[in-house]
Amino acid sequence: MSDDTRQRIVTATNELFRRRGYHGTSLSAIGQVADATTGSIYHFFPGGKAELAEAVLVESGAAYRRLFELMAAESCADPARAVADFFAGAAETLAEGDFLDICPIGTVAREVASEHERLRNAADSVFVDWVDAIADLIAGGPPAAAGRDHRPEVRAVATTVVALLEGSFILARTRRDAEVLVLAGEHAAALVGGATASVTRR
Amino acid sequence: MSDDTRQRIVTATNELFRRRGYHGTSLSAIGQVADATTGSIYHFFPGGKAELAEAVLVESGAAYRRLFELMAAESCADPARAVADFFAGAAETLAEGDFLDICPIGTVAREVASEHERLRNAADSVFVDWVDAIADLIAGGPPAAAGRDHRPEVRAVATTVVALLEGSFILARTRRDAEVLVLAGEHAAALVGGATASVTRR
DNA sequence: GTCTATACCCCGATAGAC
DNA sequence: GTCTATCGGGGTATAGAC
Repeated sequence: MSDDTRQRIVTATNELFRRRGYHGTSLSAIGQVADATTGSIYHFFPGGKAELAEAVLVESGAAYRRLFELMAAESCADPARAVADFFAGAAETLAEGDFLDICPIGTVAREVASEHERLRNAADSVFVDWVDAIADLIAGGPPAAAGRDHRPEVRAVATTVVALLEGSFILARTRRDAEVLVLAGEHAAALVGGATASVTRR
Repeated sequence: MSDDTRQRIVTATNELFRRRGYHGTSLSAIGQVADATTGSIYHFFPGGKAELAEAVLVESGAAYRRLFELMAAESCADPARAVADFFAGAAETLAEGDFLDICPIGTVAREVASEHERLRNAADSVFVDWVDAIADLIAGGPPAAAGRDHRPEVRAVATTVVALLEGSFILARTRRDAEVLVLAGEHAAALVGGATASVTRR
């Protein structure tokens, strides 16, 4: 199955990026983990490593958004709690994986933003997408008209939540202590709670 | 002057780490920027790249702490404002440098935490040091007895502030927009303000 | 689509003259 | 302390058979 191979390559790259980053991950390592040869990698990604990385950012970015929305749906009508739960879930995942795996988007973004414009753009789109998801959650749904934005304060809080998530990954892994992520989640929830109140009051 | 050469090497490495990270920075690039040869690098850092990186983390970590304390002293008696100012200052620096340079500690930590235990420890020490500085600021001074800690809530807020700073660097650079950093600074200030009030009230 | 082989380059690190 | 030369290895990418 050819599509299967492509998926294995993307998945393997995602895993390796999460613990070693862009420059720390070699195509040969990807081939080994994905059980694919150099030829196969270049068959699916003629643009080489950069094109493959772009696919990983786009696809895993979308997957994380779906995960977030799924969790948000469970803690219905309480955005602050949804955010805290998401951070706590991330903390659990991190600890389970022996603090090896964190978000591949943040890692790659930090490494290559000043090198590959296309990758920077891809990472930016993912972050914007996440901010949208959180802003929707805070505001109780997407903005009225397509193309319109939520209120600036709501977007600002949502952006801060994403930044805090990414930064907490760094500290939690460096300290090998997932509690950082849990506490940050509570602080993020407090910010979201404040913004939610201000939206309702409007 | 021999000490001079050592300093040039450390400074050059710091600069390169800030925009390209650990794996993206080669010793030859360091030699070029520092105007030093391979022999000189290995003379001062017999342990090679890893030992050099450790020195960079330790020395630049201390420099950033001094910078923070300097700024905090200016906005005396208002911790929340000091934090907001620090974020704003970082935003300015980032924009001035065409969004190329962010914190080397966070970047290196993210790349090598699961690879080099010594580097992970060095990065962790820097972050702990920063958390101490912020906690001191919030509590109005270092804890009474040496070896004692501030209240857990104070440390939690200080940790979140560091995480938010690191995460905001990622988003600001990826978006090429320093406003992210400014807004995050205001949210950080709000958290600090809350913690300060609770300390005073104690 | 998948394989092997290989071109070409740059990496980190070492050796030894000066 | 600083230099040049070089080793061994691994990096990305390509070529061409199957």
